Amino acid sequence: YLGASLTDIVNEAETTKGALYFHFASKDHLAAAVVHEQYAAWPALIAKVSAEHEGPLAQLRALSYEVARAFREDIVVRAGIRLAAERAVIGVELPTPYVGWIDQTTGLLRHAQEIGQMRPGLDPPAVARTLIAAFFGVQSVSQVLSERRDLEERLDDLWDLVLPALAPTPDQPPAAPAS
Amino acid sequence: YLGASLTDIVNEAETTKGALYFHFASKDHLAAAVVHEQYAAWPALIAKVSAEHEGPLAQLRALSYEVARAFREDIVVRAGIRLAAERAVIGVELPTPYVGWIDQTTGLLRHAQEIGQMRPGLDPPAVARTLIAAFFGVQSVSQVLSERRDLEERLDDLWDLVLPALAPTPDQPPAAPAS
Amino acid sequence: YLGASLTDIVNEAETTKGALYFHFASKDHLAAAVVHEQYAAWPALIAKVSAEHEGPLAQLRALSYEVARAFREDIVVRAGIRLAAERAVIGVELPTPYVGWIDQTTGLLRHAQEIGQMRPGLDPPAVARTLIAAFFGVQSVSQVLSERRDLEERLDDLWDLVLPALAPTPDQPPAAPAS
Amino acid sequence: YLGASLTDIVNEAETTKGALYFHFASKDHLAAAVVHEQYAAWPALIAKVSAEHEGPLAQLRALSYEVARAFREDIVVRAGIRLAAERAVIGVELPTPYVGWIDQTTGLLRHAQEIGQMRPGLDPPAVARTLIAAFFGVQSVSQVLSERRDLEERLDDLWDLVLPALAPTPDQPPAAPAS
DNA sequence: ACGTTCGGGACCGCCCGTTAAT
DNA sequence: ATTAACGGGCGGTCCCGAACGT
Repeated sequence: YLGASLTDIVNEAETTKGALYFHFASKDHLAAAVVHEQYAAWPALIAKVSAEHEGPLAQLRALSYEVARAFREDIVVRAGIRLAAERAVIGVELPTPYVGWIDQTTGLLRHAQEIGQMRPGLDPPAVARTLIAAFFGVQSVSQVLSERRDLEERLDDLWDLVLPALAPTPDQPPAAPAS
Repeated sequence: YLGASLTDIVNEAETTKGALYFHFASKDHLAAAVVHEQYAAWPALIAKVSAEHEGPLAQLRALSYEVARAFREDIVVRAGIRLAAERAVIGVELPTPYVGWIDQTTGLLRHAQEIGQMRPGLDPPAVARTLIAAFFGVQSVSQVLSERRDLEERLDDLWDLVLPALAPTPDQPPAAPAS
Repeated sequence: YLGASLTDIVNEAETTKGALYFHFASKDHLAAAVVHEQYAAWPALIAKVSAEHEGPLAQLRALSYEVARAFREDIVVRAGIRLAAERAVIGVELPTPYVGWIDQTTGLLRHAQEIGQMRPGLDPPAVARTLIAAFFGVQSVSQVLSERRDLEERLDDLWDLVLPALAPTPDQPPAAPAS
Repeated sequence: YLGASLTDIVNEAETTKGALYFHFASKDHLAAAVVHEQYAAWPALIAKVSAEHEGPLAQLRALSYEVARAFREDIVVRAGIRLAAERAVIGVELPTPYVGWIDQTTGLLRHAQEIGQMRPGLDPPAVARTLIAAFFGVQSVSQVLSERRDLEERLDDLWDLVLPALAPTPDQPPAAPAS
């Protein structure tokens, strides 16, 4: 946000400040519009993944790869991420990051627990927060170290580590307390 | 970096731009000095944790809480993180983030594997990358949602989820407590 | 003129720039239209005062109060005054201020002299110029110090000072020194 | 103020915006500095006139010509007048115009009344306000109609009209009412 | 005929990171 | 280490048309 001047933007977009000023009241509002457009794309992607995959954990996993692809390839999403990182200096209200994904994940985890795909001792909201945080961390590290080229492989690593921790062990009675 | 003008900085520091330019060649170099000062603090902290805790996994875990505290309370560290996030616009070489921590963690995990504290099937570098990514993700989410006030609790959640996944317990009751 | 942007104007007038530009060729022409509308109102006011008051000096005095009221209350007149003050930056011909009033006043003073209401030794054009200047000065000072609230009282002061100086005092030695 | 851009100003002054910004915090403050410099010049001029002329009325008259000369020739004074006219759009406190001159004139008129140079029936503050208003009106009209070239002659006209109105008539008892 | 939407650049006041002189 | 100055470029907004309905 701070690094991109309006002059840069209008040159890149091959338009003029007058035109931009007609559509957006300020640089802040332009940024907000980008962020909101990014958010608007997620429901469709979630629906698509729900339709194509069976079971909450499989959906969650598939969703992570879809989102990762968007992070790497969708220019609006990439812009939205960078703008969200500068929320503090953007003078308009922006949706709080993470919370939507945490809620979505919590729902899927609850469902998984109900149908016995997840250990009963785990707390869905806590696990959801951790998973979302881990996902964004993986994404961020991959971005810095390889411009997200290895993002899918790093997601493989993440799920390899985490999925066993979620699974109910067969020899364990499902009602066993967690701690 | 971009959001803090030199005028702001010298006002806050109660100096003058002339004085600042006497000590630092440019704004870039000032930023680099801050980042390097941050990095210089880690070896001492690592040594302290190594002395106080037995076993690689316990050290790793303790280290995460120490670093978390520094992230929240040490003003130089906090500045360093924010500056590192703007590496791209800072015109001097800055150390690559994450890799030092990944290497450090890889070493500890290898040691853990050697002494039988970690499942042999796991790949230490891959797990290290994932753990570091997860740690930074947790830190980042906590920063946005609670200004890092709940960082320790979120680390608890992380370790609760991950430690069982590392443990080598063929004969192990999965209900074993994480801490 | 310079302080009022077209955006302000069309917002206040609840119209659009396009509509404004349909009726006026430019901002200059809009300003000129306002100024001319102001000027158009004076003849009717002069006629009214002439009909209601007997004698040139009484008419002059009455006229000053009528004009003062318009200066304070008539929004077109107020706009016209302010625009006239920015004549230099308005790119179209605007009528020269003051001269109409000076001519009008000169005529009344000549009449007053003819019928013996004004001292023969006074020069009507010179007195007219001075009176008009004094009137505008009083108006201007009143505007700054009280937003024209005390304009009538300041006009009282003006006429109290000036009327005796115009009157032909038979019992007063004409040799009274001017300087 | 509004008509003169900072770019114009620095070009005319053959300096740069950086230099200007170093000395003045904003365009407002630059304008304020000009106005204050103008005000600072008056005491010396008043002292000079007081020294060179005997009697309050003579001093007042002489002062008017000195000020008139400054209005026409002193570039700081001319700028100050124009800036004072745009006080409303200048975002810093500016001294209220006129009041200093009204006070100064009131003092001189009181003195004149005490030594019998002015009719006792006149109210010094009221006359002072009227005189100052008339002076500024004369100045303003002269500015518009002749760029102040005829200002001295118009002041002659003003004093010719007004001085007789101030003078005590010899055949009139000093205690006679004013009207 | 009348009005709107959309766009065009120039340029505004401000302030940036930086250098020269002392 | 300070004061003074530099000049370019920032986000924003200006006045103004052209294209496009009603």
